[in-house]
This record gives sequence, structure tokens and C-alpha cells, in this order.
Amino acid sequence: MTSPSLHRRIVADLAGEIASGAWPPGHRLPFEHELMRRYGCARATASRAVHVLVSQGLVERRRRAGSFVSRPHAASAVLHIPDIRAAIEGRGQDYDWRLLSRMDGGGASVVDLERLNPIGPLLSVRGVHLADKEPFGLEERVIDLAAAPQAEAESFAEVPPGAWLLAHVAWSEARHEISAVNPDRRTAATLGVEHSRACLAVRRWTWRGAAGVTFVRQTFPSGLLDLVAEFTPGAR
Amino acid sequence: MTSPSLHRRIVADLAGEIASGAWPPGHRLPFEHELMRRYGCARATASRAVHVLVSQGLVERRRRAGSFVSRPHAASAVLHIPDIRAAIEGRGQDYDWRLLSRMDGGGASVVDLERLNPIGPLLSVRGVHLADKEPFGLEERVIDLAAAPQAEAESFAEVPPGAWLLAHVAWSEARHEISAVNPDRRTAATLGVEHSRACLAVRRWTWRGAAGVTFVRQTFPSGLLDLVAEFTPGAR
DNA sequence: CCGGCGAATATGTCTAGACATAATCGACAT
DNA sequence: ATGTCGATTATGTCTAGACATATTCGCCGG
Repeated sequence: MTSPSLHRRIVADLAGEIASGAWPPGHRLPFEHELMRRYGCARATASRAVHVLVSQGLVERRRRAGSFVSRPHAASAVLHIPDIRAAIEGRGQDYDWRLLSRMDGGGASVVDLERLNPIGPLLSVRGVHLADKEPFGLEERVIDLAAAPQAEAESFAEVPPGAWLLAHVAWSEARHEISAVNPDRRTAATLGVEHSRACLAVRRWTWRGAAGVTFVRQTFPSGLLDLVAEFTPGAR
Repeated sequence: MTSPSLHRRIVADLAGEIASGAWPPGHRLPFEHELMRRYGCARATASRAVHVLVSQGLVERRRRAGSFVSRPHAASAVLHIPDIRAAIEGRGQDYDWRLLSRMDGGGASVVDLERLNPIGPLLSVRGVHLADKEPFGLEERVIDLAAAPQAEAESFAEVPPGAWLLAHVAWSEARHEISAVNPDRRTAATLGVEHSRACLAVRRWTWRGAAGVTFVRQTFPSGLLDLVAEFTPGAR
């Protein structure tokens, strides 16, 4: 047993009480002065430990009142955004990208584009992710050329736009909406599935500040891709 | 303009440089001593500001080398776990819960149950969430009675087990898997939809430490429920 | 019984130090 | 060229204070 640092030990002790259920939501933590006494440390150290728990969402603090185990735990989890290439190769299959079309203008619904709030001319890219040459997922993407001017010179014939954007464009905010859909006629034909086949649809908007960077709609036939979200307090 | 606190201002300034793209991934932040000079503060204050960015995942620090804008940004987002009742009432509809069955033992696939790692006897609950008396989603749940002994005395005829568990049982870890499925015959009949109708399926395992608390499989016909995940650096 | 006011108190923020530690860099020797 | 070693340096951790500020609680008067 190494001894990392005192404030980490305090964090671990307090988190343990919470995780075990001994301190239920709403329970008041020991005051900083009590922690000082218990661990023989300065107030800054006790305070820092409790702040770590606050930043993890485990604890809420109120002046004069104290620190409390927070309730809403259940409301969120960390969603792992899959890298499609990695997901396919993780299944032991070969990854390929096939560009279907690349054109100026916005090839998405008006509602979706409005939410993006683009400021410049748009570029639309449509293509298929392939696993062992079989369709794995359809990608329909709109890129704001004001946010990613270099995209104009990129054909996206070899490199899927998702990977390209990740490497070339900074962004600060993203929103994902996940739903199940029956594919429309064109999507079903492209993916080689029936209209009746359930598909997982991910729509993602990406912004830098208030300005839209890109919107993408990805459609995966059922069974090919699972999205995973986890909640683990100590993580990060 | 109010002036909140100095370290918050430093955090905001640094985060702004990162969000704007001015400091790309890999860029080195100013040293703490440089921040002390620039803001006229003590080192602890500068250090605290950078630590906040670390806890947000925006920055990584290496001794002697300095602090750097971190790369992997894209890999995760915060998934909002919907409260089904709130989702339905948010649509302006009335919420209802109809219990279909409540029995001892595990009514789920062996694989799903193994992952749960239950330690006590199991209770299975099956029921439907209703919006304006129409089926909204099917819930099939397994509860480990060792983790939630009070569940034995609860009929779940009035209260859906999700809400009940949230209020009565503490947990520390959860895993969600989201997929699109075509409902099997029984599920389709219960939900009043065709087998061809795409459905969103959420499977959720909940643990306290290593011991399983509950496993649930929820199935929603397409169009009724969207899952939303967001990435916002300053959030929390 | 209720409402307002003041005192007590826990956290919020910050300073000015101190010593510890790991990583880097450069000088030096091989 | 290459490898070793020690000095340097930036962060890691912590102390012992200080003043600020929001809440709560109890007292007291109406």
C-alpha cells in the first residue's frame, strides 16, 4: 500500500462512505474543521478533498449549512462516442469508406440545419462506412466552410469526414441525439436492408462557441453498433 | 459585469483560448509563475485554476514539463438519462404505469444476468409505461433482493420500479447499452406495434461496488423517446 | 404565533511561504 | 555518437493564517 497524498486519502474515504450507501443522498459530510481534526491537516487540505467530490458531482456544498451527498446521481452518464473505424476493426473486420456524393449546399433538414446555426457556405458529404466491404453505417454530413475552410480542398474520397474534421477543426460544444428509426427508401437501399429493419440513428451537432462547425446524421442497421454509457464516480 | 473570483476568471480566460482554437491540443499553457505575474496572484490560485481545467478534462499536466491542452475531447459526452415520467409529462401527456407481472427469479437473458453479478435472490418485474393510456415503453427489470430487501414488500402495482429504486437504493456504478431493435412478438403485442417498427432499446445495469443492484431492459417504439448527450467543457 | 434582526458559523477565496518529486536538459565521460 | 548523472525547474502537496459572504438559528418584540 503506497500512500499517495493526504487529500486523496480523504477523498477516497469520503467517496467510500457514499458509494457503500452508509451516507445516503442528503447526508451531511463532516465539517472541514472535523476533517482537520480527524486527519490532522490544514483546512485547505480538507477543503480541497471535498472540492474534488464536488467536481465529481458526488457532493454539494452550501455556505453555513455544510456539505451534502447530492441526490440526482441518476440523471447522467458518460457516453462513449464510438470511433466507427475502431468499432469495426474491434469486430475483427476491415474498415473502408465509400464516398457517395460531395456537393455544395446543405443536404439536411431545415430544422437540423437551423439548430447548427451556420455562418458560412455549406458543404455536404454523403458516404458509407464499410465493414468487410459490407455497409455498416450511412453518414450524411454538412460542414460549415467558415469554420473549416480547408475542407473545400479535401475530396473526402479516401478519408471519412469525421476523422478528417477531428484532426483539423477545433470545437467546443457538441450535442448528440440518439433514436431508433425505420430507414427511408434511399437509406435502406444504400445500406442494403429492408425498410422494416430497425436502425440506430445518431444526429450530432458540433459548435465552436455559437458558430456551427458540422452536423452529421449517422444510420446503423440494428445489431451492428451499440452505444455505451457509464457512470462511475471515481472515473475521469 | 460582476467579478466572481480570480481563479474563476483565470479558468474562463484559459478555457476561452482553448475553445476558440487559439490553443490547439498539445499547446502548452502558461506556467504557474507566468499566471502569477499576469494576474498578480499567489501560486495556489493559479494552480487551482489549472486544476479546474484538469478536472474538466481540458488540460493535462506533467511535472517539470508544464500543462498542455489535452487531445481526446471527442471521445465522450454526458448522456442525460431520461426520467420516463418526466419525458411523457414534458410532451403534455398523462403518465401511467401498468404492472404486467411480478415474480421471483430472473426474467432476463443469462448473459445479461451474469454481467449483473447478483449475490442474492432475484425479483423480476415487467410492466408498461403509458402516455395518455397508450403504451410508451416496455420495462423488464430484475432486482437483486440482497441489495434491495425492501423490494420484497413492494408490489410495484402503483409505483414503477425505476422510480422506487431511485428513492430507496443507493448505487455507485451503472452501465447503459443503447441499441435499435425490431421487437419480438410478445414485446410488439404489448406495445401495440408491428414487428417491423423500429424500437429504441436501453439495457442498464446498476451496481453498488461489485454487487449487482438491478438490471433493466427498456424498449420504446421509434419516435417516442430521443436520448440526448452533450459535451460542454464549462458544464458540470 | 409570527416576523425581523443580529450573532454565529461553515464555506469561499486568497496569500506567502515550505518541502517533495518527477521530468527534463545539458554537461561530461565513455 | 551515446550513455550517465546531476542540476534545474515546474508541478504536487501542504501549512497557517486572513478576510469575505451567505445562511442559519435563536432571540426578542409585536
